[in-house]
Amino acid sequence: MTDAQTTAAHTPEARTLAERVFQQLQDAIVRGELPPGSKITEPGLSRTYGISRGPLREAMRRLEAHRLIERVPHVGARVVKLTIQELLELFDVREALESMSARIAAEHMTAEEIAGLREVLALHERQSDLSRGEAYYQREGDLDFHYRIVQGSHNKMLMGMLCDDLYYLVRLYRTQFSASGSRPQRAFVEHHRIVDAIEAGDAELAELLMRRHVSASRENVVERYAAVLDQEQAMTP
Amino acid sequence: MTDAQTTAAHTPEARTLAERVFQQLQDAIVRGELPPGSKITEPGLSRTYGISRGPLREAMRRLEAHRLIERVPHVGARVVKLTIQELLELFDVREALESMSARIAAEHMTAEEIAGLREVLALHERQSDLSRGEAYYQREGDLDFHYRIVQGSHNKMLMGMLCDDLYYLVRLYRTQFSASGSRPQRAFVEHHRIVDAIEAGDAELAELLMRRHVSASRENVVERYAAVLDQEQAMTP
DNA sequence: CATCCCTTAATTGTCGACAATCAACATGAC
DNA sequence: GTCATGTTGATTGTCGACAATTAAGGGATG
Repeated sequence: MTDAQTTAAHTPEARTLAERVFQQLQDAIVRGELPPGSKITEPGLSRTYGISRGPLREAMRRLEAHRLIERVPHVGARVVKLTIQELLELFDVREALESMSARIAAEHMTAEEIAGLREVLALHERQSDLSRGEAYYQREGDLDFHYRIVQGSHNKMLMGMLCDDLYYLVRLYRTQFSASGSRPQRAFVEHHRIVDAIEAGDAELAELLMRRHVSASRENVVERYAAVLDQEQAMTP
Repeated sequence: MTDAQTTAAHTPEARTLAERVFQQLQDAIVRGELPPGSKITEPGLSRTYGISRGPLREAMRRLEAHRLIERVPHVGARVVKLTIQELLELFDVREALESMSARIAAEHMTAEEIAGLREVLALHERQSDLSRGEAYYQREGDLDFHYRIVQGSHNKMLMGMLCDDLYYLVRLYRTQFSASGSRPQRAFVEHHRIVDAIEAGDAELAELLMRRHVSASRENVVERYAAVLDQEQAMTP
């Protein structure tokens, strides 16, 4: 219920069946209800959602465009299963696009938008005080933070690429690798410094800090993955 | 016929009707046969291409995902009409993604790929000698150059975004603004220096040079646009 | 004469059915 | 026993028809 409300509030336009089922499927995939690598069959979804195959194929085509499922002609579709390599590729793209976003945001962000950004940071601080170990909301808020900076760039193409495509993949990765929050404090001060640079109108600095921020997050993923790999090798030699 | 052969050679996979008509429509839009802003009606295309509306809708949905057409529910679809602002946004995204591509390419490109890149440059040099003023092939080759560098990054996500989406928009812009080649010599030496940096394995330099290269191209667009604007204002005061 | 409403035509959204293709299984030959 | 091959079942691709929504035009009214 809350999910439907959230998505509906997020995208008020659900005028067509294909649109609705697309959002439902997107949510189901990102939340892990449809496991990565599982096969998506049209008659099956047609029955479960109670709609015809026409709008469903349209929804699946959109999911494919957003890189959430992979289709093979005459064979079928599967939920995307991110490998560690593709995950690192995703971080490279994020580093490029988000550092550019930060740069433009430092030049074009309005005072109200900066105030809203500060509010988000304050909210994080309160939550981080309340639940020290529970970093889930922190991570959700992390996306909020990045989301707002991209919006601050006022570049619709950047917004489309990051908010409509990549951020869903990031969320999918977090459920897939069950990667709850790590390095929360460090990321937190990095966020603050980025906002400082944006508020000061220092485009170059904002770009550099955002680049480092995403890069550090990437390195953190590499370390965690290496640790998991070692552990698995130790258990089954 | 030759078109079908060309597209088939470029993408050997045209196994389904929707795939074929998608490529045909993509070509028609990029080449300007379907003018920007013109309305795309499903029954019309269904008649002209002699297929049903089912695969056609699928092809149109793919075109929408590639940002070549814009759809409004219950209203219809129109060929995208790039404004100068959206064009500049496109250049910002290119600057971010292609500089990242050059950086990764400098680290991961193989010797064969670098040799192929040098070959492309040599081909440009010959063509530039033959047809001094005719810069059309130069511009086509320009995309070839950038295309190969993205491939050299071996980052599938980057390749997908740049080669499958943005480069078609770039080609569309060139036909839409009838922007034949400009600043050919300067772009040429910039290409050479980028390859030098890649061959030397200097990732940072390759990134910087590519960033400047795209940025200079963007500034060139701004100047040309301002000139056109002045001319129009002078003619109809 | 301008404005509002209603009618109408066309287009889009949705549905069910048929044909083409593929994966799996069973069967048979070496 | 293993590999090749034919058959079967299901899924995907394609098609035509019906319902819902929209945009446009005409007519009545202030």
